[in-house]
Amino acid sequence: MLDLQLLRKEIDPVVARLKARGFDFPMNDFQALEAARKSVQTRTEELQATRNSASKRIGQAKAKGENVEAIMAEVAGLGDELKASEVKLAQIQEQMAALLLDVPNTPHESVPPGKSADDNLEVRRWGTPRAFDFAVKDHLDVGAAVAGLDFEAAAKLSGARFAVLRGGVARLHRALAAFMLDTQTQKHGYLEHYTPYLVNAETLQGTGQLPKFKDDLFSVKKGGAGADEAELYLIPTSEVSLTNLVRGDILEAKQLPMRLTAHTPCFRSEAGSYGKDTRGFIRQHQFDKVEMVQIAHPDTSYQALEEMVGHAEAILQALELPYRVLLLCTGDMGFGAAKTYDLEVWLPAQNTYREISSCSNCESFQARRMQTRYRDEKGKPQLVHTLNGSGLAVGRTLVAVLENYQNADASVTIPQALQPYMGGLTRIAAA
RNA sequence: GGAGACAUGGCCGAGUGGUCGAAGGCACUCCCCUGCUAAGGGAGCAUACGCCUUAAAAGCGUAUCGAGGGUUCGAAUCCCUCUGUCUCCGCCA
Repeated sequence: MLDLQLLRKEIDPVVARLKARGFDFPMNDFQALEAARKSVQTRTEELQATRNSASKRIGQAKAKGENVEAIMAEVAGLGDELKASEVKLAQIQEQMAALLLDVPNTPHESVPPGKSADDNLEVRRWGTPRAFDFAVKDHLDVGAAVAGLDFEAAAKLSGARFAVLRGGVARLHRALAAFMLDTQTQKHGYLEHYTPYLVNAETLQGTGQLPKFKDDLFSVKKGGAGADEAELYLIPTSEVSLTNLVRGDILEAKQLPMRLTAHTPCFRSEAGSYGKDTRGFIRQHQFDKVEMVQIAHPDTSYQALEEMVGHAEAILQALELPYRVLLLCTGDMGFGAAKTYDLEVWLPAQNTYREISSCSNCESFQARRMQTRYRDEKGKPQLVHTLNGSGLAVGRTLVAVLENYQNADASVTIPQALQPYMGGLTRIAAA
Protein backbone atom coordinates (compact mmCIF):
# COMPACT_ATOMS: atom_id res chain seq x y z
CA MET A 1 0.00 0.00 0.00
CA LEU A 2 1.25 3.43 -0.87
CA ASP A 3 1.47 6.32 1.54
CA LEU A 4 -1.82 8.23 1.50
CA GLN A 5 -0.03 11.39 2.64
CA LEU A 6 2.31 11.14 -0.30
CA LEU A 7 -0.62 10.75 -2.67
CA ARG A 8 -2.27 13.84 -1.24
CA LYS A 9 0.83 15.97 -1.53
CA GLU A 10 2.71 14.76 -4.58
CA ILE A 11 0.38 12.66 -6.62
CA ASP A 12 1.78 13.43 -10.07
CA PRO A 13 5.24 11.86 -9.68
CA VAL A 14 3.67 8.82 -8.03
CA VAL A 15 1.20 8.38 -10.85
CA ALA A 16 4.06 8.65 -13.34
CA ARG A 17 6.05 5.94 -11.51
CA LEU A 18 3.01 3.68 -11.52
CA LYS A 19 2.52 4.31 -15.22
CA ALA A 20 6.07 3.08 -15.77
CA ARG A 21 5.08 -0.32 -14.46
CA GLY A 22 1.92 -0.33 -16.55
CA PHE A 23 -0.58 0.70 -13.89
CA ASP A 24 -3.13 3.40 -14.52
CA PHE A 25 -3.88 5.11 -11.25
CA PRO A 26 -7.63 5.84 -10.94
CA MET A 27 -7.08 9.54 -10.54
CA ASN A 28 -10.72 10.61 -10.90
CA ASP A 29 -11.98 8.14 -8.32
CA PHE A 30 -9.21 9.11 -5.97
CA GLN A 31 -9.86 12.82 -6.18
CA ALA A 32 -13.60 12.39 -5.84
CA LEU A 33 -13.13 10.28 -2.73
CA GLU A 34 -10.60 12.73 -1.31
CA ALA A 35 -12.96 15.66 -1.78
CA ALA A 36 -15.88 13.78 -0.23
CA ARG A 37 -13.70 12.57 2.61
CA LYS A 38 -12.55 16.03 3.45
CA SER A 39 -15.99 17.58 3.81
CA VAL A 40 -17.62 14.59 5.49
CA GLN A 41 -14.77 14.05 7.92
CA THR A 42 -14.66 17.70 8.95
CA ARG A 43 -18.42 17.75 9.50
CA THR A 44 -18.40 14.47 11.41
CA GLU A 45 -15.67 15.57 13.76
CA GLU A 46 -17.42 18.87 14.29
CA LEU A 47 -20.60 17.07 15.35
CA GLN A 48 -18.65 14.72 17.57
CA ALA A 49 -16.94 17.65 19.26
CA THR A 50 -20.29 19.32 19.94
CA ARG A 51 -21.70 16.14 21.42
CA ASN A 52 -18.61 15.47 23.52
CA SER A 53 -18.50 18.89 25.06
CA ALA A 54 -22.24 18.84 25.82
CA SER A 55 -21.94 15.41 27.40
CA LYS A 56 -19.07 16.61 29.51
CA ARG A 57 -21.12 19.55 30.71
CA ILE A 58 -24.02 17.28 31.54
CA GLY A 59 -21.71 15.24 33.70
CA GLN A 60 -20.39 18.28 35.47
CA ALA A 61 -23.87 19.72 36.02
CA LYS A 62 -25.17 16.44 37.39
CA ALA A 63 -22.27 16.24 39.78
CA LYS A 64 -23.33 19.58 41.18
CA GLY A 65 -26.97 18.51 41.24
CA GLU A 66 -27.99 21.07 38.63
CA ASN A 67 -30.77 20.68 36.12
CA VAL A 68 -29.46 19.31 32.82
CA GLU A 69 -32.53 19.56 30.63
CA ALA A 70 -31.32 22.66 28.82
CA ILE A 71 -28.06 21.02 27.80
CA MET A 72 -29.85 17.83 26.84
CA ALA A 73 -32.03 19.86 24.52
CA GLU A 74 -28.92 21.23 22.81
CA VAL A 75 -27.81 17.81 21.61
CA ALA A 76 -31.24 16.33 21.12
CA GLY A 77 -31.28 16.92 17.39
CA LEU A 78 -27.69 15.87 16.85
CA GLY A 79 -28.05 12.12 16.85
CA ASP A 80 -29.45 11.49 13.39
CA GLU A 81 -27.09 13.74 11.48
CA LEU A 82 -24.10 12.47 13.41
CA LYS A 83 -25.02 8.89 12.77
CA ALA A 84 -25.57 9.47 9.07
CA SER A 85 -22.34 11.41 8.83
CA GLU A 86 -20.34 8.70 10.60
CA VAL A 87 -21.75 6.01 8.36
CA LYS A 88 -20.96 8.03 5.27
CA LEU A 89 -17.41 8.69 6.43
CA ALA A 90 -16.87 5.01 7.12
CA GLN A 91 -18.09 4.18 3.61
CA ILE A 92 -15.75 6.70 2.04
CA GLN A 93 -12.79 5.45 4.03
CA GLU A 94 -13.63 1.89 3.09
CA GLN A 95 -13.73 2.81 -0.58
CA MET A 96 -10.45 4.66 -0.30
CA ALA A 97 -8.83 1.68 1.41
CA ALA A 98 -10.16 -0.63 -1.30
CA LEU A 99 -8.78 1.67 -3.97
CA LEU A 100 -5.37 1.84 -2.34
CA LEU A 101 -5.16 -1.91 -1.73
CA ASP A 102 -5.37 -2.43 -5.48
CA VAL A 103 -2.50 -0.09 -6.28
CA PRO A 104 0.90 -1.74 -6.76
CA ASN A 105 4.19 -0.49 -5.37
CA THR A 106 6.16 2.20 -7.17
CA PRO A 107 9.39 1.00 -8.79
CA HIS A 108 12.74 2.11 -7.39
CA GLU A 109 14.59 4.65 -9.53
CA SER A 110 17.27 2.09 -10.41
CA VAL A 111 14.74 -0.22 -12.08
CA PRO A 112 14.96 -0.18 -15.87
CA PRO A 113 11.77 0.87 -17.67
CA GLY A 114 10.06 -1.79 -19.73
CA LYS A 115 6.83 -3.56 -20.56
CA SER A 116 7.53 -7.26 -20.30
CA ALA A 117 10.11 -9.90 -19.50
CA ASP A 118 11.82 -9.00 -22.78
CA ASP A 119 12.97 -5.74 -21.24
CA ASN A 120 14.63 -7.26 -18.19
CA LEU A 121 18.30 -6.50 -17.78
CA GLU A 122 20.83 -9.31 -17.51
CA VAL A 123 23.23 -8.35 -14.74
CA ARG A 124 25.66 -11.29 -14.74
CA ARG A 125 26.15 -14.95 -15.58
CA TRP A 126 27.81 -17.64 -13.56
CA GLY A 127 29.07 -21.03 -14.73
CA THR A 128 29.35 -22.60 -18.14
CA PRO A 129 26.60 -24.88 -19.43
CA ARG A 130 27.91 -28.42 -19.71
CA ALA A 131 28.57 -29.84 -23.16
CA PHE A 132 26.73 -33.13 -23.58
CA ASP A 133 28.03 -35.85 -25.90
CA PHE A 134 24.67 -37.61 -25.99
CA ALA A 135 21.09 -36.64 -26.65
CA VAL A 136 19.94 -34.58 -23.65
CA LYS A 137 16.70 -35.67 -22.04
CA ASP A 138 14.35 -33.26 -20.32
CA HIS A 139 13.65 -33.74 -16.63
CA LEU A 140 10.50 -35.78 -17.29
CA ASP A 141 12.45 -38.38 -19.20
CA VAL A 142 15.33 -38.31 -16.76
CA GLY A 143 12.89 -38.70 -13.89
CA ALA A 144 11.08 -41.54 -15.64
CA ALA A 145 14.33 -43.32 -16.40
CA VAL A 146 15.15 -43.52 -12.71
CA ALA A 147 11.50 -44.22 -11.83
CA GLY A 148 11.44 -41.14 -9.64
CA LEU A 149 8.87 -38.82 -11.18
CA ASP A 150 5.26 -39.94 -11.63
CA PHE A 151 2.62 -37.53 -12.90
CA GLU A 152 -0.01 -40.14 -13.66
CA ALA A 153 -0.11 -41.33 -10.07
CA ALA A 154 -0.48 -37.72 -8.95
CA ALA A 155 -3.28 -37.14 -11.47
CA LYS A 156 -5.16 -40.06 -9.98
CA LEU A 157 -4.86 -38.57 -6.52
CA SER A 158 -5.32 -34.90 -7.26
CA GLY A 159 -5.51 -33.98 -10.95
CA ALA A 160 -3.26 -32.00 -13.22
CA ARG A 161 -0.24 -30.04 -12.01
CA PHE A 162 0.66 -32.38 -9.19
CA ALA A 163 3.51 -34.85 -8.99
CA VAL A 164 4.59 -37.91 -7.03
CA LEU A 165 8.30 -38.29 -6.33
CA ARG A 166 9.79 -41.67 -5.55
CA GLY A 167 12.92 -43.30 -4.28
CA GLY A 168 16.16 -41.50 -5.01
CA VAL A 169 14.41 -38.51 -6.54
CA ALA A 170 12.17 -38.06 -3.51
CA ARG A 171 15.23 -38.28 -1.31
CA LEU A 172 17.10 -35.84 -3.54
CA HIS A 173 14.22 -33.42 -3.15
CA ARG A 174 14.46 -33.73 0.62
CA ALA A 175 18.24 -33.39 0.49
CA LEU A 176 17.98 -30.20 -1.53
CA ALA A 177 15.62 -28.61 0.96
CA ALA A 178 17.80 -29.60 3.91
CA PHE A 179 20.93 -28.35 2.19
CA MET A 180 19.33 -25.00 1.37
CA LEU A 181 17.97 -24.55 4.86
CA ASP A 182 21.32 -25.42 6.45
CA THR A 183 23.14 -23.01 4.17
CA GLN A 184 20.81 -20.11 4.86
CA THR A 185 20.81 -20.69 8.61
CA GLN A 186 24.44 -21.61 9.17
CA LYS A 187 26.21 -19.47 6.57
CA HIS A 188 23.92 -16.50 6.08
CA GLY A 189 22.44 -15.95 9.51
CA TYR A 190 18.76 -16.66 8.89
CA LEU A 191 16.66 -17.96 11.77
CA GLU A 192 14.85 -21.17 10.89
CA HIS A 193 11.08 -21.24 11.32
CA TYR A 194 8.30 -23.75 11.03
CA THR A 195 5.06 -21.91 10.33
CA PRO A 196 1.39 -22.60 9.63
CA TYR A 197 0.57 -23.46 6.02
CA LEU A 198 -2.99 -22.23 6.49
CA VAL A 199 -3.37 -18.54 7.16
CA ASN A 200 -6.19 -16.05 7.50
CA ALA A 201 -7.21 -13.23 5.16
CA GLU A 202 -5.54 -10.47 7.21
CA THR A 203 -2.22 -12.23 6.83
CA LEU A 204 -2.56 -12.39 3.05
CA GLN A 205 -3.59 -8.78 2.92
CA GLY A 206 -0.47 -7.86 4.85
CA THR A 207 1.85 -9.17 2.17
CA GLY A 208 -0.36 -8.09 -0.72
CA GLN A 209 -1.87 -11.33 -2.04
CA LEU A 210 -5.34 -10.19 -1.01
CA PRO A 211 -7.61 -8.67 -2.04
CA LYS A 212 -6.34 -8.47 -5.60
CA PHE A 213 -5.05 -11.98 -6.24
CA LYS A 214 -7.67 -14.17 -4.60
CA ASP A 215 -7.98 -16.33 -7.70
CA ASP A 216 -4.37 -17.47 -7.42
CA LEU A 217 -4.94 -18.93 -3.96
CA PHE A 218 -6.40 -22.13 -2.59
CA SER A 219 -8.77 -21.74 0.32
CA VAL A 220 -10.17 -24.24 2.77
CA LYS A 221 -12.90 -24.45 5.38
CA LYS A 222 -13.28 -26.51 8.49
CA GLY A 223 -15.41 -29.61 8.10
CA GLY A 224 -18.99 -28.73 8.85
CA ALA A 225 -18.38 -25.02 8.53
CA GLY A 226 -21.17 -22.86 7.18
CA ALA A 227 -20.89 -20.91 3.96
CA ASP A 228 -20.37 -17.64 5.79
CA GLU A 229 -17.60 -18.85 8.05
CA ALA A 230 -14.13 -17.43 7.69
CA GLU A 231 -11.91 -19.26 5.30
CA LEU A 232 -8.28 -20.08 5.69
CA TYR A 233 -5.92 -19.96 2.76
CA LEU A 234 -3.04 -22.24 1.82
CA ILE A 235 0.11 -20.13 1.68
CA PRO A 236 1.36 -19.43 -1.86
CA THR A 237 4.84 -18.88 -0.36
CA SER A 238 6.22 -18.77 3.17
CA GLU A 239 7.02 -15.12 2.51
CA VAL A 240 3.43 -14.72 3.71
CA SER A 241 3.82 -16.46 7.04
CA LEU A 242 7.36 -15.24 7.74
CA THR A 243 6.76 -11.59 6.90
CA ASN A 244 3.51 -11.46 8.85
CA LEU A 245 5.27 -12.67 11.98
CA VAL A 246 6.01 -9.00 12.69
CA ARG A 247 2.60 -7.69 11.65
CA GLY A 248 1.46 -4.90 13.98
CA ASP A 249 4.77 -4.88 15.85
CA ILE A 250 6.92 -1.94 16.83
CA LEU A 251 10.48 -3.27 16.83
CA GLU A 252 13.60 -1.82 18.38
CA ALA A 253 16.06 -0.49 15.78
CA LYS A 254 18.72 -2.81 17.16
CA GLN A 255 16.59 -5.84 16.27
CA LEU A 256 17.03 -4.99 12.58
CA PRO A 257 17.72 -6.57 10.26
CA MET A 258 15.74 -9.68 11.11
CA ARG A 259 16.59 -12.61 8.86
CA LEU A 260 13.96 -15.33 8.75
CA THR A 261 13.78 -18.54 6.77
CA ALA A 262 11.50 -21.52 6.42
CA HIS A 263 11.11 -24.57 4.23
CA THR A 264 7.44 -25.00 3.38
CA PRO A 265 5.20 -26.27 0.66
CA CYS A 266 3.59 -23.53 -1.43
CA PHE A 267 0.17 -23.75 -3.03
CA ARG A 268 -0.85 -21.80 -6.09
CA SER A 269 -3.86 -22.21 -8.27
CA GLU A 270 -1.97 -20.48 -11.11
CA ALA A 271 -5.28 -19.21 -12.39
CA GLY A 272 -3.67 -17.03 -15.03
CA SER A 273 -1.21 -19.54 -16.39
CA TYR A 274 -3.24 -22.19 -18.20
CA GLY A 275 -1.28 -23.51 -21.11
CA LYS A 276 2.10 -22.52 -19.68
CA ASP A 277 4.50 -25.28 -18.64
CA THR A 278 1.72 -27.83 -18.61
CA ARG A 279 4.22 -30.65 -18.87
CA GLY A 280 6.59 -31.49 -16.09
CA PHE A 281 7.54 -30.25 -12.68
CA ILE A 282 8.16 -26.60 -13.49
CA ARG A 283 4.74 -25.21 -12.67
CA GLN A 284 2.82 -27.13 -10.03
CA HIS A 285 -0.12 -26.42 -7.74
CA GLN A 286 2.06 -27.60 -4.86
CA PHE A 287 5.81 -27.10 -4.60
CA ASP A 288 8.41 -26.70 -1.89
CA LYS A 289 10.47 -23.61 -1.35
CA VAL A 290 13.06 -22.39 1.10
CA GLU A 291 12.22 -18.75 1.63
CA MET A 292 14.37 -15.93 2.93
CA VAL A 293 12.73 -12.89 4.50
CA GLN A 294 14.43 -9.82 5.90
CA ILE A 295 12.87 -7.11 8.03
CA ALA A 296 15.27 -4.26 7.39
CA HIS A 297 16.04 -0.67 8.30
CA PRO A 298 15.06 1.64 5.41
CA ASP A 299 18.61 2.99 5.17
CA THR A 300 20.11 -0.42 4.46
CA SER A 301 17.37 -2.30 2.66
CA TYR A 302 18.94 -2.02 -0.79
CA GLN A 303 22.23 -3.29 0.51
CA ALA A 304 20.26 -6.14 2.09
CA LEU A 305 18.68 -6.89 -1.28
CA GLU A 306 22.08 -7.30 -2.94
CA GLU A 307 23.17 -9.58 -0.10
CA MET A 308 20.03 -11.64 -0.37
CA VAL A 309 20.60 -12.24 -4.07
CA GLY A 310 24.05 -13.49 -3.07
CA HIS A 311 22.48 -15.84 -0.54
CA ALA A 312 20.37 -17.38 -3.28
CA GLU A 313 23.30 -17.52 -5.69
CA ALA A 314 25.36 -19.36 -3.08
CA ILE A 315 23.06 -22.36 -3.41
CA LEU A 316 23.39 -22.55 -7.17
CA GLN A 317 27.14 -22.12 -6.95
CA ALA A 318 27.44 -24.87 -4.35
CA LEU A 319 25.41 -27.13 -6.64
CA GLU A 320 27.51 -26.00 -9.60
CA LEU A 321 24.47 -25.09 -11.65
CA PRO A 322 25.00 -22.36 -14.26
CA TYR A 323 22.69 -19.40 -13.87
CA ARG A 324 22.19 -15.77 -14.68
CA VAL A 325 20.91 -12.83 -12.68
CA LEU A 326 18.26 -10.52 -14.12
CA LEU A 327 17.17 -7.13 -12.93
CA LEU A 328 13.45 -7.02 -13.66
CA CYS A 329 12.10 -4.06 -15.57
CA THR A 330 9.26 -1.88 -14.30
CA GLY A 331 6.67 -3.84 -16.25
CA ASP A 332 7.65 -7.34 -15.07
CA MET A 333 7.79 -6.88 -11.32
CA GLY A 334 5.42 -8.34 -8.79
CA PHE A 335 2.68 -6.29 -7.17
CA GLY A 336 4.46 -5.34 -3.95
CA ALA A 337 8.03 -5.05 -5.20
CA ALA A 338 10.01 -1.86 -5.64
CA LYS A 339 12.96 -3.73 -7.10
CA THR A 340 13.40 -7.38 -8.03
CA TYR A 341 16.23 -9.61 -9.13
CA ASP A 342 15.43 -12.98 -10.65
CA LEU A 343 17.83 -15.87 -10.73
CA GLU A 344 17.47 -18.14 -13.73
CA VAL A 345 19.09 -21.56 -13.83
CA TRP A 346 20.33 -23.27 -16.97
CA LEU A 347 18.07 -26.05 -18.23
CA PRO A 348 19.89 -27.91 -21.01
CA ALA A 349 16.81 -29.66 -22.42
CA GLN A 350 15.12 -26.32 -22.94
CA ASN A 351 18.41 -24.79 -23.97
CA THR A 352 17.57 -21.77 -21.90
CA TYR A 353 17.59 -20.22 -18.42
CA ARG A 354 14.49 -20.62 -16.25
CA GLU A 355 13.45 -18.73 -13.14
CA ILE A 356 14.46 -20.44 -9.91
CA SER A 357 14.53 -17.55 -7.46
CA SER A 358 13.10 -14.08 -7.14
CA CYS A 359 14.43 -11.57 -4.61
CA SER A 360 12.56 -8.35 -3.95
CA ASN A 361 12.70 -5.28 -1.80
CA CYS A 362 9.15 -4.21 -1.03
CA GLU A 363 10.34 -1.14 0.85
CA SER A 364 7.47 0.00 3.11
CA PHE A 365 4.69 -1.38 0.87
CA GLN A 366 4.01 -4.45 3.00
CA ALA A 367 5.06 -2.75 6.23
CA ARG A 368 2.37 -0.11 5.75
CA ARG A 369 -0.29 -2.77 5.23
CA MET A 370 0.96 -4.69 8.23
CA GLN A 371 1.76 -1.62 10.37
CA THR A 372 5.19 -3.00 11.16
CA ARG A 373 7.48 -0.30 12.51
CA TYR A 374 10.71 0.31 14.37
CA ARG A 375 11.65 3.14 16.72
CA ASP A 376 14.11 5.65 15.31
CA GLU A 377 16.72 7.57 17.33
CA LYS A 378 14.01 9.93 18.53
CA GLY A 379 11.82 7.05 19.59
CA LYS A 380 9.29 7.70 16.86
CA PRO A 381 7.81 4.67 15.10
CA GLN A 382 8.80 4.44 11.42
CA LEU A 383 7.85 1.82 8.88
CA VAL A 384 10.38 -0.95 8.25
CA HIS A 385 11.33 -2.28 4.86
CA THR A 386 10.58 -5.90 4.00
CA LEU A 387 12.45 -8.13 1.59
CA ASN A 388 11.84 -11.63 0.41
CA GLY A 389 13.61 -14.08 -1.82
CA SER A 390 13.63 -17.73 -2.73
CA GLY A 391 16.63 -19.52 -1.46
CA LEU A 392 15.61 -21.50 -3.56
CA ALA A 393 12.55 -23.06 -5.16
CA VAL A 394 13.17 -26.72 -4.30
CA GLY A 395 11.17 -28.31 -7.10
CA ARG A 396 12.79 -26.28 -9.84
CA THR A 397 16.21 -26.93 -8.36
CA LEU A 398 15.41 -30.64 -8.55
CA VAL A 399 14.54 -30.21 -12.23
CA ALA A 400 17.84 -28.38 -12.79
CA VAL A 401 19.85 -31.12 -11.05
CA LEU A 402 18.11 -33.89 -12.98
CA GLU A 403 18.78 -32.21 -16.31
CA ASN A 404 22.28 -30.90 -15.68
CA TYR A 405 23.58 -33.99 -13.91
CA GLN A 406 22.10 -36.65 -16.18
CA ASN A 407 24.38 -39.30 -17.64
CA ALA A 408 24.40 -41.24 -20.90
CA ASP A 409 23.47 -44.44 -19.05
CA ALA A 410 20.28 -42.76 -17.73
CA SER A 411 21.64 -42.47 -14.21
CA VAL A 412 21.90 -39.13 -12.41
CA THR A 413 25.01 -37.96 -10.59
CA ILE A 414 24.40 -36.41 -7.21
CA PRO A 415 26.07 -33.01 -6.80
CA GLN A 416 28.90 -33.22 -4.31
CA ALA A 417 27.34 -30.73 -1.93
CA LEU A 418 24.29 -32.96 -1.60
CA GLN A 419 26.06 -36.27 -1.10
CA PRO A 420 26.27 -35.86 2.71
CA TYR A 421 22.50 -35.38 2.66
CA MET A 422 22.08 -38.57 0.61
CA GLY A 423 23.97 -40.87 2.96
CA GLY A 424 27.09 -40.64 0.81
CA LEU A 425 25.31 -41.78 -2.33
CA THR A 426 26.98 -40.46 -5.50
CA ARG A 427 24.42 -41.34 -8.13
CA ILE A 428 20.84 -42.37 -8.64
CA ALA A 429 20.87 -45.46 -10.81
CA ALA A 430 18.64 -46.04 -13.82
CA ALA A 431 15.62 -48.17 -13.04
C1' G B 1 -16.81 -31.17 22.01
C1' G B 2 -18.34 -29.65 27.50
C1' A B 3 -17.64 -26.23 32.00
C1' G B 4 -15.46 -21.91 33.95
C1' A B 5 -12.13 -17.50 34.18
C1' C B 6 -9.88 -13.66 31.59
C1' A B 7 -8.40 -9.77 27.49
C1' U B 8 -6.48 -2.09 29.76
C1' G B 9 -0.56 1.97 27.29
C1' G B 10 6.71 -0.87 26.10
C1' C B 11 5.78 -4.16 30.67
C1' C B 12 3.02 -4.95 35.48
C1' G B 13 -1.54 -3.30 37.19
C1' A B 14 -6.05 0.02 39.12
C1' G B 15 -10.46 1.48 37.24
C1' U B 16 -18.50 -1.37 36.89
C1' G B 17 -22.01 4.92 33.36
C1' G B 18 -19.85 11.26 33.57
C1' U B 19 -14.20 16.65 34.01
C1' C B 20 -10.64 8.83 31.98
C1' G B 21 -6.38 8.85 27.08
C1' A B 22 -6.99 6.30 31.34
C1' A B 23 -4.40 5.99 39.02
C1' G B 24 0.02 3.64 40.77
C1' G B 25 4.54 0.98 39.77
C1' C B 26 8.57 -0.68 36.44
C1' A B 27 11.38 0.61 32.18
C1' C B 28 13.03 4.85 29.36
C1' U B 29 14.53 10.44 28.58
C1' C B 30 15.94 15.18 30.72
C1' C B 31 17.10 18.17 35.07
C1' C B 32 18.52 18.68 40.35
C1' C B 33 20.96 16.67 44.62
C1' U B 34 24.62 13.36 46.24
C1' G B 35 32.50 12.71 45.99
C1' C B 36 31.63 8.21 43.53
C1' U B 37 28.65 1.95 38.97
C1' A B 38 23.71 2.79 45.08
C1' A B 39 19.89 6.01 46.95
C1' G B 40 16.73 10.56 46.76
C1' G B 41 13.81 14.88 44.44
C1' G B 42 11.39 17.13 40.00
C1' A B 43 9.60 16.95 34.96
C1' G B 44 8.48 14.24 30.60
C1' C B 45 7.00 9.74 28.27
C1' A B 46 0.80 5.99 23.40
C1' U B 47 -0.70 5.70 18.29
C1' A B 48 -3.26 7.22 14.01
C1' C B 49 -5.91 10.87 11.57
C1' G B 50 -8.20 15.77 10.53
C1' C B 51 -8.15 21.20 10.65
C1' C B 52 -4.71 25.21 10.60
C1' U B 53 0.31 25.98 8.21
C1' U B 54 4.63 27.15 2.09
C1' A B 55 6.74 23.22 5.41
C1' A B 56 7.69 21.76 10.30
C1' A B 57 6.49 22.83 15.21
C1' A B 58 2.82 24.69 18.23
C1' G B 59 -2.33 24.91 18.69
C1' C B 60 -7.35 23.03 18.20
C1' G B 61 -10.22 18.70 17.22
C1' U B 62 -11.49 13.30 16.30
C1' A B 63 -10.73 8.14 17.06
C1' U B 64 -8.51 4.11 19.72
C1' C B 65 -8.82 0.15 26.79
C1' G B 66 -8.85 -7.83 22.04
C1' A B 67 -12.43 -7.13 17.26
C1' G B 68 -17.33 -5.86 15.54
C1' G B 69 -22.27 -4.29 16.69
C1' G B 70 -26.02 -2.27 20.37
C1' U B 71 -28.13 0.81 24.65
C1' U B 72 -27.21 6.10 26.32
C1' C B 73 -26.73 13.10 25.99
C1' G B 74 -22.27 10.29 27.59
C1' A B 75 -19.26 3.42 27.59
C1' A B 76 -12.68 0.87 29.51
C1' U B 77 -17.18 0.28 32.60
C1' C B 78 -23.96 -2.25 30.66
C1' C B 79 -25.97 -5.83 26.51
C1' C B 80 -25.05 -9.08 22.01
C1' U B 81 -21.69 -11.57 18.50
C1' C B 82 -16.83 -13.01 17.27
C1' U B 83 -11.54 -13.94 18.15
C1' G B 84 -7.72 -15.22 21.39
C1' U B 85 -5.52 -16.82 26.22
C1' C B 86 -5.66 -19.74 30.80
C1' U B 87 -7.78 -23.89 34.07
C1' C B 88 -10.56 -28.53 34.38
C1' C B 89 -13.05 -32.71 31.66
C1' G B 90 -13.59 -35.43 26.99
C1' C B 91 -11.29 -36.80 22.31
C1' C B 92 -6.93 -37.27 19.51
C1' A B 93 -1.22 -37.90 16.59
